[in-house]
Amino acid sequence: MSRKKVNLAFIQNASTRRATYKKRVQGLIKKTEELSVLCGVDACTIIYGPNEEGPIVWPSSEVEAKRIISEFKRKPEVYQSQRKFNQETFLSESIKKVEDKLLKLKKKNREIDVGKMVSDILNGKSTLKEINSSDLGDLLWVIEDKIKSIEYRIRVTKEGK
Amino acid sequence: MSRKKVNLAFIQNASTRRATYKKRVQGLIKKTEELSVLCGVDACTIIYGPNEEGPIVWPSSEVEAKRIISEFKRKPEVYQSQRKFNQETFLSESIKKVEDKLLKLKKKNREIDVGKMVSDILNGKSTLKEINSSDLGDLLWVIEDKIKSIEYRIRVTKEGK
DNA sequence: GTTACTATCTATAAGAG
DNA sequence: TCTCTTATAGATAGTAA
Repeated sequence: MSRKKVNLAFIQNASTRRATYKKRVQGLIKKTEELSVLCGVDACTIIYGPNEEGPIVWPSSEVEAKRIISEFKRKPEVYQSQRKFNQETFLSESIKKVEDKLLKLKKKNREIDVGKMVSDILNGKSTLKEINSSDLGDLLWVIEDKIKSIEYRIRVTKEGK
Repeated sequence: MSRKKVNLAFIQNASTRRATYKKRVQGLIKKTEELSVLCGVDACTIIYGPNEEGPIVWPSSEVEAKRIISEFKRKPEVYQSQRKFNQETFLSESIKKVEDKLLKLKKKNREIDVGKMVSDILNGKSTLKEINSSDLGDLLWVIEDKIKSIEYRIRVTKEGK
């Protein structure tokens, strides 16, 4: 026969569970994409499979990361105002001294200004909640971009000049 | 009549689009929860609505954040091995020097070892891909945890000692 | 385990109040 | 605009090869 009403509980049988998992992941990703396209909103779903390496993510990072990062670069004033606001923040003397030094070095690299925002957050100079044009998902992509920027900078610095 | 086949494209009519949005958000969240429960996997969907303050997120952060962070604290050895692996990485001389100093200061604060991992990532000593027990979603919570840790540390440092 | 099938359940587009 | 209804498109549980 075909289809019982689903009982919303963990599926005990392992192979049944795996089969259901595969089908539903497909469905969920499709639904996510549809909502995004039909309604013109950003949507993201992340699934941490039982024995897979990394999570399944929609949208796939490549294209979407570029879109969001370019958006950030288009409105630097949001970041600027955050920065100003956070100059009130204080750090312990010794840590502050070293971080200021690091800051100066980083300022030389104008091309990584987007990554700077993330750095501020992690140095406690800003918080997620204060960055209103950002959000959890955006932050994610920016982090990846920053990593690429830093890796690039390391490579360039090492190769000469 | 009822239901046409959906044309997968941005819905031009604003009110139709809104109606569809509301229905589909509900459906998508439900599907996410079902996948999670039925198959015992972690899943997350984030929707950035057209004119809403923050994104709609499943699962709601509070409980889930705590669960994941405590999980990280239960297995510090994963982070340790990552750290060892990444000692091969090099930075430009001037940046490295300053960062080493910063690192020493930070080592004093044993209680923020989880946040340290995130810091390493942003300093280019590690990448998202190398942290296999972590993943995009986990990283998110860790970042928030780190921010709290730093804020706490700043407060404590300032109050005395 | 992986298709492929299909009966049935579920989501939801459209219409009505 | 929201809510309710209903017909139908779409998702998928169970089964078979």
